Amino acid sequence: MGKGHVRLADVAKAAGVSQGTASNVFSRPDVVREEVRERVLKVARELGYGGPDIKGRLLRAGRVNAIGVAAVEPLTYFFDDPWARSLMTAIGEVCDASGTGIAVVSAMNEERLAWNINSALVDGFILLCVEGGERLVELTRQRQLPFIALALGIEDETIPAIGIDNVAGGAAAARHLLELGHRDIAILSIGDVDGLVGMVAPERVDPEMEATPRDRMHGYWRALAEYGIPREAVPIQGTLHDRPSTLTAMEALFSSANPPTAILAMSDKVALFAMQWLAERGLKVPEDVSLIGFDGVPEAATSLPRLTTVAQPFAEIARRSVTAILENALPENHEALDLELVVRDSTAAPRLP
Amino acid sequence: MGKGHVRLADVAKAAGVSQGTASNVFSRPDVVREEVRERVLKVARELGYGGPDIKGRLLRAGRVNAIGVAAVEPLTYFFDDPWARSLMTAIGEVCDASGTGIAVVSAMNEERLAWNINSALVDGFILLCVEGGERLVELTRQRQLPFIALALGIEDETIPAIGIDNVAGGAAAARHLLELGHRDIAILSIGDVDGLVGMVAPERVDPEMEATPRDRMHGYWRALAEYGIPREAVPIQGTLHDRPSTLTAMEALFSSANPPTAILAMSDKVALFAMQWLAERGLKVPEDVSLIGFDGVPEAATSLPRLTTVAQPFAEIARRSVTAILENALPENHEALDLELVVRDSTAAPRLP
DNA sequence: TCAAGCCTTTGAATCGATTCAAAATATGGA
DNA sequence: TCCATATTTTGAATCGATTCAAAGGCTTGA
Repeated sequence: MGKGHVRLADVAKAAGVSQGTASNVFSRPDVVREEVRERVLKVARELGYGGPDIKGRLLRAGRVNAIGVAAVEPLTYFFDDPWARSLMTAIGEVCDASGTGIAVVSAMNEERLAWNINSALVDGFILLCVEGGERLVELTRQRQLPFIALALGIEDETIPAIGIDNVAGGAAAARHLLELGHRDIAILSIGDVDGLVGMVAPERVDPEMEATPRDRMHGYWRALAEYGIPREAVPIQGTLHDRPSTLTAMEALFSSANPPTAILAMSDKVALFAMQWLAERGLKVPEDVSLIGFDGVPEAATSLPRLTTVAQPFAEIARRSVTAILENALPENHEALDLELVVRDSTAAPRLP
Repeated sequence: MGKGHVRLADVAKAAGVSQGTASNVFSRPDVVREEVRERVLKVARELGYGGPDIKGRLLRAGRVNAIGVAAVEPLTYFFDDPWARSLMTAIGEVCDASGTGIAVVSAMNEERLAWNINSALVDGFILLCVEGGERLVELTRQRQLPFIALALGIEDETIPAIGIDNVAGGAAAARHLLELGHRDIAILSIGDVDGLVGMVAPERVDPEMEATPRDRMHGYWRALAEYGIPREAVPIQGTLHDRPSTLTAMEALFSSANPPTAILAMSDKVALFAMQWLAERGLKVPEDVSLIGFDGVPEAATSLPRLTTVAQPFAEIARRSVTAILENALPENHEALDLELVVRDSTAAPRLP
């Protein structure tokens, strides 16, 4: 920096070769005669040339070799939230294999959103948490780079998206508890909406809830119906997907006349908070209360007891989205992947009454 | 894509204005007469022009508005490892505030290392885990961008670095246990070296251990010496900073003739694995065994019991490194920040014999 | 009517590389 | 020695924008 930055042209001139040859020395060394190559490299070293500047190359090549992952969340979300992290880890694995870089992009504040999306140097975008992120999608589309949304329940069929079958997953979770013999089951829902904390009446689910929790709910209900349990008989406690609201919800659930013997949590995050609350209250999992999560984040495998959950195929999701972007082969229509029930130690038959 | 990509020049021609004016329409709209601006925008829309391409702008401006974080680890490390995540979260917070993007760079395989460092589109680098990453430092230096290493114990004083006072931190941890009355203390060390698993003799520490664990060890020893306990009296079990080796180490520690009443773990990660092992073995923390970690990762605050630890000033580290890079104001010499003892529920006085 | 001053627009240079057809040089065979 | 072929090197075009001195228009006041 500072004074005269050395560029390829300077090296070429100093070494007495054409710029084309100088370029080849760095990007296709095999094509240059050894003697010349050595000389150019020597001159480059003397001049303090640090190799071809990526910006120049980029302009020509057009390819960055990096993908952007954007979410309507602060940057910290990517390193904090268990679901995001599971996904990022999976994406990281795929990118590592292909030598692709990752740039994380926050689309948090409306004002800087456009700038952030437009100035990210990437070959394409993976969009997390698209519900409520219409503007994010719109901007990304404007940028005219390949992108793929990770979340179904987007109305617009023209948006390339990969999602999971939340209804089937919810049903699998509920069925598991029902097969174990539970009949007093409560639901811990998740969402962003302030109005949906505390007890939630079933008829508010469809109009007010976001797609993901709504679908999971319908999955739960479907399995419950198979066992003759009407949705009205199953209390729903809404949380904001964070610790305080989950603890409040648990408090409410267990201070009622007949507390549940099993809990359907809509995410592992919430389930693990619930597990902590139960432990602090001296209630044993799974002896006193069975608990099943959703997502299949790594923490669920190392909690004590280890959490039974419905796992997302993170690796598959990552593989598909990254290759879709890298090869610009976006799925024609929405794809929904299957979830897998992972039975661990947090669920068991209820105590005999 | 596909056919003819629309560029600014096309829009300019179609709208019948010069390229300079067209450029101004997008980057400095206020300087263009409204009538012309509207016309150009309309034409741009009709042609499907998606706004100025970042690559062209970049070449001219030279600034990317993003910083790279590199580690000699796979990409997954950034989203997986508690320490890395704590740091990334802190870095994310700072970057969010200034609208800076983050690109994560893996310097895992020697072969692709150079490429990854050279092709990352960033204004500077933060290097994690620099021990053993001399090559990473060398390459980054070659790239001639500002960079800062996060780890002390680098010999080369010309490398800008921010670190923490591991000796003082270790001493604080050990002193805490000693003040509670513990005298049978064991150490769980961390490292990459296969040779340092299982029981480690004190005289092997200096020649064989990396700087960070070595310094922490010396901190422990210093405090122990203050209480008249010679280093030979304190068993050291080496781990590879992962689950299996930690469990093996715990097994060894507690199958000995007189098991420790307290454990000094060199990281929270290892401490939490140890905590799980103790829980599975039915040993109560802190009643049967006291446990203190190192680092101050968020998980330490939510474990059951919550882990006493020596916390790194992640926010401060992040703030300093990001501003150093963004303002190209690198520290003249190595800085060492202080750690803070955070007493929580995993440490207590030993049972009376 | 003219000069001064302000606001817009132009056109060419620039950023730092890669690419490729064509030219120059080297190698080999007859 | 000469021609055909293979290997290197050259030089100019290109990628897609931004920048800025200079030119052009328009308004205003004398």
